[in-house]
Amino acid sequence: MAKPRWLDERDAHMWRTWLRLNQKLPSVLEAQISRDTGLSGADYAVLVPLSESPDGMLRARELGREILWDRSRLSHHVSRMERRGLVVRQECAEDARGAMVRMTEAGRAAIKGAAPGHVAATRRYFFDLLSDEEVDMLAAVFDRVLSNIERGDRSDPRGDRDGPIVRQKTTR
Amino acid sequence: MAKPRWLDERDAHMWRTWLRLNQKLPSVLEAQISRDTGLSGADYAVLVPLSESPDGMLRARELGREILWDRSRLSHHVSRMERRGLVVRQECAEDARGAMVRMTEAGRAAIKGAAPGHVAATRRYFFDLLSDEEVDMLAAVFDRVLSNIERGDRSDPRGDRDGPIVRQKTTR
DNA sequence: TCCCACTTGCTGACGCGTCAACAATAATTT
DNA sequence: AAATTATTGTTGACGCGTCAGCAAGTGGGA
Repeated sequence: MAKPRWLDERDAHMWRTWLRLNQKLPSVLEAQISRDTGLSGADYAVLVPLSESPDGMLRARELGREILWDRSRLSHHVSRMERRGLVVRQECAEDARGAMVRMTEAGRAAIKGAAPGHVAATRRYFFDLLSDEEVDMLAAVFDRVLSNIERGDRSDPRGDRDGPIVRQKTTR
Repeated sequence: MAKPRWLDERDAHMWRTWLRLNQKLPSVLEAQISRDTGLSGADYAVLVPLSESPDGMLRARELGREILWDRSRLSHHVSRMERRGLVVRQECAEDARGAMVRMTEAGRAAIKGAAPGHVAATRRYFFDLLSDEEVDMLAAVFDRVLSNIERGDRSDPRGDRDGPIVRQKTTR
């Protein structure tokens, strides 16, 4: 309330840099994956949790929670990936509503081929430029900011409930 | 080349947090703007540089460079905003190809109404959680990472040339 | 058992962002 | 000056993400 109306110069500069970085870094990394492997960033995001789980298989709900996608988005994207032979759907044993998403051999091969290059790019564009202390500090800061959002937050969580990014009804 | 194939646990944790944060923070902030003012994040992004420039007017090219949008996206979005009466197009004096984007009174009123709440949210979700030293350090790190991208980068710059995020030709 | 509320996943419609192609103009070369 | 090349902005098609609505299933309580 009593806070100054604007950010001071220092904060403002940092904020602008952060905004730019958040546009560019993901886009550079995604371009790299896509160029080298034909996977999109979204494909990659989906395949990672699958590749880390026992049978390359996860319940849709679980997978969605993992990558912070809502059910609808995941369903649409899985359909597309299914057409390309990267994953398959199969029914869930314990819960007849459920759907399991399983990665195919092709899917596993794709992520296996993509991961090393992606990790290397991550280093090249990020970790190689940071000292150990800086990494520690970023981790601390990000954890703090993120958990603050995830706690007090009744407004977008995306994780599970479909609580929804309000977007304007825009056009006439 | 000789680098380990994967990130160590510490780096990996930090990286995941960063990814989550980059999804959630923007979405929380955008939800706030939208809820309180009916502007989308994109609207806000467009209006900010306009509001900072002499006559609330900027050449399209300039504006696009500012917010890192390509010409097409900007053109489309300006059309939508024009329909809603937030901005108008007018022709450019010095360059007959050019188009000037000028914010209307309604546009100015909108951004004026939106800014304080947005700044407050920015504090609440970000700056209030950081010490001064942390802000300085983030600024240093982000500047370094960003300028590294913007230098060596012949792959997506987005800023001007339409060098483009390769995306997969996906479906069927 | 029968409700009733909740969860899970899918779908269609629609807005947004990207891409390729184009027209108009400007800048550069010859 | 004429020809060539580059830049600027717009457009239409199309893929992706969101939303609202639906069908099917689950679980708890009366």
